[in-house]
Order: sequence, then structure tokens, then C-alpha cells
Amino acid sequence: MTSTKNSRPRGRPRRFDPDEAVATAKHLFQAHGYDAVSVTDVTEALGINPPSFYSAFGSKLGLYTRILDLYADTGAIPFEDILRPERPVPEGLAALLEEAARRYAADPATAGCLVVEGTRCNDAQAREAARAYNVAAEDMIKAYIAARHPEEADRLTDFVATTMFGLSAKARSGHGADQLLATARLAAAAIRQALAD
Amino acid sequence: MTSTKNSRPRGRPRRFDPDEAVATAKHLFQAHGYDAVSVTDVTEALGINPPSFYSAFGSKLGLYTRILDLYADTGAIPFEDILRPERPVPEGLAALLEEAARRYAADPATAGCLVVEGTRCNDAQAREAARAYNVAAEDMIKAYIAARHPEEADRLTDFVATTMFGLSAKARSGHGADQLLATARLAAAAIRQALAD
DNA sequence: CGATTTTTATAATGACGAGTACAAAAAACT
DNA sequence: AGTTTTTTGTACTCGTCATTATAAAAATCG
Repeated sequence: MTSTKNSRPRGRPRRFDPDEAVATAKHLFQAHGYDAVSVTDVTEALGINPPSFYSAFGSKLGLYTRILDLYADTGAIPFEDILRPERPVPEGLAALLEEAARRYAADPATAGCLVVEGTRCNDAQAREAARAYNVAAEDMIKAYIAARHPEEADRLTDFVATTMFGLSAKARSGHGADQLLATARLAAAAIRQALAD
Repeated sequence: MTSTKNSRPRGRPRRFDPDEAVATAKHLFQAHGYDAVSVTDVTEALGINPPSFYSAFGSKLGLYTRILDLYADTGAIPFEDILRPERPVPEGLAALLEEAARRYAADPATAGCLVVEGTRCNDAQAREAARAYNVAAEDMIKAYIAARHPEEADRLTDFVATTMFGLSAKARSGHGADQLLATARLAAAAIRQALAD
């Protein structure tokens, strides 16, 4: 049961589905970035008027944080699955970087990572919201490395995170999955070497 | 002789020095990015009024391209000096990445690379202007590698360029020179390994 | 049906963006 | 001194931005 309707709510019914709206808006933000998407862009894409938008999401920032939540839950890289504790660190990080390369270039219209790109926008609040998710992701990487190579955790986390930022940027500038994968594999080789002593 | 004055020009004299103005504006663009700097920000920083600005630079884009020219001539990484043809490729690329790491984090108020960050702005014309300089830089890297390792030139150029994008992004997000240098050296190790066969 | 609740559509608000019209000011040239 | 040239200051244009005031529409509840 996907909760179709259990006795309608009170007033005039919505003409649009907020979840669909979030998905549409997510696409817009991934395609153009937070700054470049106006509320008008969103309302026109949804075929609604500003008051409907504001009643549903509160503000542009409200919509964005909702999109980030959705992305973290369903759309983002499954860090937990890739960085399993028993998996050797070089293997896990290599898989992470390759997964990033593939995802970032999967759709040329929405290249790059929503969170990574969000940390670079010009709106202070939106930037901090994205940054929080980015910090959480880097913390997971660091914890994964530290469990077996504590002395290398900081350095390798920085390296992996920097590479992911580079991959997202290059994906947005038109690099294809093949190019990004080659770069990810070179980076993975550096990690393997660093952990081999 | 630095051309102080050889018979004044015709009309009312300028109250400001355009070269100083370019330097001030360059600082603003490096600190906040093209999109986040308004013409008003620039004119207020210079203590001039809009007509003076437009008469001197034509447009915001005109000022920006002038800044890019200046940057390429004097402020940017000296690719020619670092990537000397006789220098072994792993050594040259390592030096390049380390130089980038140092420069990007040299001043926390203007972290990152003007050109790299410019390729990510939301104004199409400014973006393309910056991209042209970025393409030129990557072409120099590729030519340097190709002279001795033609089969690795594409792959290594992508890797170096991606790393530089990551370094610029991380510099902007607060990473210090020490962190960036550690990442640059890991990347350099990957290059050394790739060229060792 | 009439009251209540919620969403809708129309149209505006005020802030800020890049760029400009106009006339006065400040210099050189004749 | 008067003309010409260029820059200056004031004040404006016009577009876009996020957001909202107002009232009509569409539903449920009594």
C-alpha cells in the first residue's frame, strides 16, 4: 500500500504532487546549480504559481534542503554499502571513486554531484546545508580508513575528497564516464601505493 | 621609464588609475567569484560611479577579461618555467601540482585559482572566457607529457587537471597549504607509478 | 445549505542586478 | 576667452529576483 488516500484532508485539494515536484526541482538544481535556478524556473517547470510553491515548501531554501534529504536517502552514493568495514581499504576507496566517476557522468544533463556542487553555491544558507552533507560523507570515509589505518586517515580522506571534487567539476565540464574512470583508477593506484608502505 | 606622462591626453583627467582598479577588482573576483561580485561592489571598492566604470571597462565582462589577461601574464602559475621540455615528466607534473597547492592556499581571502573557479561561474560569456585560458593550460600540460609519453598524455592530463580542480575547490572550502600539498604529493606518486610501467 | 479550511490565481512588493542619459566639470587646443 | 574632448556625478531605466497580499475556488464538516 503506497498511501493513495485514507479520507481526504480538509480544504481545496492540491493540483500537484509535492513529491513529484521535489523530483522535478531536484533535476533542475542538478542541471543548473542552486544559484542559477530561480523560483520562477521551478514554478514554471511545475506548472504552478508562486503561492502554491511557498505554501508547499516555505522558501527556495526549504525546497533545497528537502531535495538534499531525498538525495541523501535515495539518490546519493551508498557509502555504507561500498565502505564495508571488512573490505580492504584500498579496495573500498577504489570502488568509491569509481562509483563516483560513473554516477557523476551518468547523465550529461545533470553531471556532477548535487552535494559537492551545492557546497560551491553563492547562497550562504544553501551552501552550509550542502556542506553539512559533505562533511558527513567525509566523516564516513575517514572513519572507514581510520579503523585499519589510523595514521593515514586524514591524508587519504583529503585525497579522496579532493579527487571527488575534481571528478564532479570535470563531469560538469563535459568529461565522460570513461575519462572520469581513468582518473579515478589513477587515484586509486596512489591510495594502494600509499597504504603499501 | 614607466610612462609617467608624455603630454596629457585631451579631456578631463581620470580620478582613478585603471590598472589599480583592475588589481582591486581582481582581488574581489578571486575572493567572491564572478557571479557574487556586482558592478556596484566594484565601483564602491574603487570609490567611483558607474559611468566611470563603464567608460573604462565597457562592461562587467570587459573588466573580467582584462583581469584574466593580467592574471595569465603575471599572476598565474608559470607553466613554461615548471614544465621545461628537458625535465622528467613525473618531476615536472609533481612540481606543477605542488605549486598549485601552494598558490591556491597562499591567501585564505582569495583561495583557489581565478581561472579554474571562473570556468564554474553562471555567466555564459565569463565562463567561456575563463574556459579558454583553462583549455590553453591543459594543452600545455598535454604537450609537455606527449613529448615523451604520447600514449599517456590524455590520461595523465585529465588526472592532473582533475586534481587541480579539486585542489582549487578544497582551497576555497578552507583547506590549508599543508593539506593541499599532501594531496598534491599523493597525486604525484600516482603519476610516477603510472609512468614507471 | 452554510460555515470552515485549504489551495488556488492574479497581481503586486521591494531589493538588487547590469547598464545608461544627461548635463556639469576639468582639462587641452586654438 | 572660447571651443573641443573626455570624465564625472546624479539620477534613472528596465529586467529579474524571492516573496507576499488579497480574494476567489474547491473541497469537507455540521
